[in-house]
Amino acid sequence: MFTEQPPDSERSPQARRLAQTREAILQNARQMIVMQGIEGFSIRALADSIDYTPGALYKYFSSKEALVDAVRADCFEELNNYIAQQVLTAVTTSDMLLLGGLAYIEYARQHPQEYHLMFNMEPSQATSGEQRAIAMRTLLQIVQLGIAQGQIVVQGAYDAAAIAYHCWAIVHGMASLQTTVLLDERHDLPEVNRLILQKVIEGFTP
Amino acid sequence: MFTEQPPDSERSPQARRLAQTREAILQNARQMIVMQGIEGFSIRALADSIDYTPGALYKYFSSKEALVDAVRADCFEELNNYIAQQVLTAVTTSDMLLLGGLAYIEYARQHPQEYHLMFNMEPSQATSGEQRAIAMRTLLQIVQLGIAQGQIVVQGAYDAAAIAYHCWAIVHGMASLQTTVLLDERHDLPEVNRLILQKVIEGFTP
DNA sequence: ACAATCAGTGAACAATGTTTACTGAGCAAC
DNA sequence: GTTGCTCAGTAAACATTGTTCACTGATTGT
Repeated sequence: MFTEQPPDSERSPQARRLAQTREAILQNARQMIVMQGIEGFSIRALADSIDYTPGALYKYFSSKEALVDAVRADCFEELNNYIAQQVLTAVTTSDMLLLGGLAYIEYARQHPQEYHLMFNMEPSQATSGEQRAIAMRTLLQIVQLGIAQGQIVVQGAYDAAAIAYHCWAIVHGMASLQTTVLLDERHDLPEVNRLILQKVIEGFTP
Repeated sequence: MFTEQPPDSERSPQARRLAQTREAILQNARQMIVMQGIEGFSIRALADSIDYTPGALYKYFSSKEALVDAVRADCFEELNNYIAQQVLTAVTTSDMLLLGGLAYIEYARQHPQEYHLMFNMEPSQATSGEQRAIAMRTLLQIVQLGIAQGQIVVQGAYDAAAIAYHCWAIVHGMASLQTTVLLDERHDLPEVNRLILQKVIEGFTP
């Protein structure tokens, strides 16, 4: 699950070099994906941009998919950090959901290619499914906290899981539409997003 | 925009044969995409399955992308018909939105690969953007109709456009999560979907 | 100094999308 | 019925992809 590694200072110089070029490969890969999209991303072009031979990359990643997975994992970490950072500034659970959701949308707006990489790929791949499950669990915990504190009220089948699902769906939907359909149709999209998310949250707060 | 063609009976035999093989190509292409996903779809495999040479397909479609676009257009038409069929059974605008939304979700559930093809591809392509715009306009018209009839109430910035956007976002979000994340985690997803969509609709009905 | 490890090379391989010169069956015109 | 032409389909090539593998030479531990 986790690739446990000794801290940088405890590694031999060559191991550090290795890790460094691995990082450089990942960084350039991400940059290329951001610039020209995942669809046109090529191992050979990446090798060129790093001044390596295509085959050399296979000393670091077992396949193109493994490389892309690594980039994706980086993006997920970045997104999770960005959301967590916003959520931590909130005091009420409603604000956690609001700020977290808006952070999600804002990240998608600022990083459309990364968002595409994380959420719009072929159904059924192992790696990112796990990370999304983690995000879902965190979201669920916030909702359950809100319920425990009486800030969120459940009504029948509209329980904690349904509320969490509702929140994720609306946020994901707005983020997705934003990056695909309404690229820049209306200028006040952020305010509308906030308004809608607030309306959703009002639906389960007294 | 539209490729105007004479009805089948008015065409010469060879033209009919042409159109028929074109249709056969499209049909097989879609079947292959459904079975093995867009990512693994290959012109050569398609040619094999139809007992043609790869080059022959270029007499019918100028490129692989053009072929895929044609399949996508077929899917959009199918989806639009499916939704329209459901919407027509509704009397109130609320029910139009509810049934239309559920139809959208149900289509995504039954045709995950087609849905992926229509909505999860690289941002910015001409063809499907247009069709999505049409869908958005239809949705907007329903909302405006509801407002005119007093079945839907607007409050401030939560106007017709915002409501339509809200509906689309929640429906798209649920459909998308359904095909990627929650593949079959909970069995009562359809009921939860209906519940959530009803809650959203309640948010702008008196 | 020596041997060994191993990061990186270069060439090859298979599979992809696409182009192009060609061929031969079917159709219109005489 | 013969002729000639159009054009659907072919075969082979090309460029570009991901991936493999025998090799090599600098780095490294002994």
